[in-house]
Amino acid sequence: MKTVVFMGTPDFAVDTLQALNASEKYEVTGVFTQPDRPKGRGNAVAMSPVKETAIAARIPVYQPEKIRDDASWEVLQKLAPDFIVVVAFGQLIPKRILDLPRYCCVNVHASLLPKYRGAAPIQWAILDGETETGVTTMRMDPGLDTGDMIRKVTVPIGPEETGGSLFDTLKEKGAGLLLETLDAIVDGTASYEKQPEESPTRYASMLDRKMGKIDWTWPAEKIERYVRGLSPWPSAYTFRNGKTLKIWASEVVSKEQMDGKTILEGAPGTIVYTDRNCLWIAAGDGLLSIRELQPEGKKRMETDAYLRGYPAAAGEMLG
RNA sequence: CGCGGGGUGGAGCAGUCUGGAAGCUCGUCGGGCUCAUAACCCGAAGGUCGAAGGUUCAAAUCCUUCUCCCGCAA
Repeated sequence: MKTVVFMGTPDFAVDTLQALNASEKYEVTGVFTQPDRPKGRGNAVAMSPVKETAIAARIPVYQPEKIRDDASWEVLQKLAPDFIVVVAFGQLIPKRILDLPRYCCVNVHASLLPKYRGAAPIQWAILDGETETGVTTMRMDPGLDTGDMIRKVTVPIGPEETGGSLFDTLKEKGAGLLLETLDAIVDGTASYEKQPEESPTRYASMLDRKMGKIDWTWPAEKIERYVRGLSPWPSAYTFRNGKTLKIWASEVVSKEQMDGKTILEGAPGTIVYTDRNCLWIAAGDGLLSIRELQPEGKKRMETDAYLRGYPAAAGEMLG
């Protein structure tokens, strides 16, 4: 039985924590997660998904503001774990902690490193139009997602893939991959592959709400990727009559679909065609058909339902 | 007590301010027209207006309380 200290915060990390906890070979002796913060409507204080899981599994939870403080250091020394497993923890781990475990600190990262180092690798892979991505485990070093790679698993990105669906796939893959990785390290069969200095992609920065604002001058293909990649959060949106309108699903309009229809000429953002169940918007290049959307304060709905209560006419401009 | 929108036949909305017969656009079912139709015409079914209490001759509408959903901000 090897002891493991787990560090993680969001939903993505929960699967891995549970897999470790259910394992016969590893015992999770402590969990570090971000402090409880006011969240959501009413600003109720919410605990992280990892904390909830840890409590349910009766594992001691530590929530330091700064993992580099001395209190954390003392706790970790006392726990003296064989491994520290870090999954989307949200704080940088200082060198002295990296060197603390008997084996090493292992990180699960949701991309095919060295691509998409950073906070939001899953969504950026979709936004960039990648056809595949994956999960990589690595032996952590002081850099940001720059440690030596141990194992990888690749998954395809399908045409209907959303940030949410890919997130779910990768968190499951990550859990299995981590167990394999620890096993390999323990029995000495693990291989460590150095990462190149430079990532072939730009840094996968944290997502924020603002980046979901649709720029209609973008090509239709790019807007469609943003709609998918930013679903369910932060979501792509535009404005209609001064109110936000979230776009949940869209489709690039093909030549065949346009056959025989009268399409209005219009600047990007203009409704160029609509009938009882479709709504086509001019993009910088090409047209985008809205399939599912959500007016401010309402639930998300399909376009035909939307049009019954919110009539639209060609010529109107969104944004 | 962070700010705000909303819960009306199966769907999406109007009606609430200025109480007094439950409406619109669709869907469903039946019939018609048509070579044909997702088109058009005629007809029908389907709603305790989120819940409870109160005011009133009379409440979807006014007053309390509760509950569920959602947007923003964090």
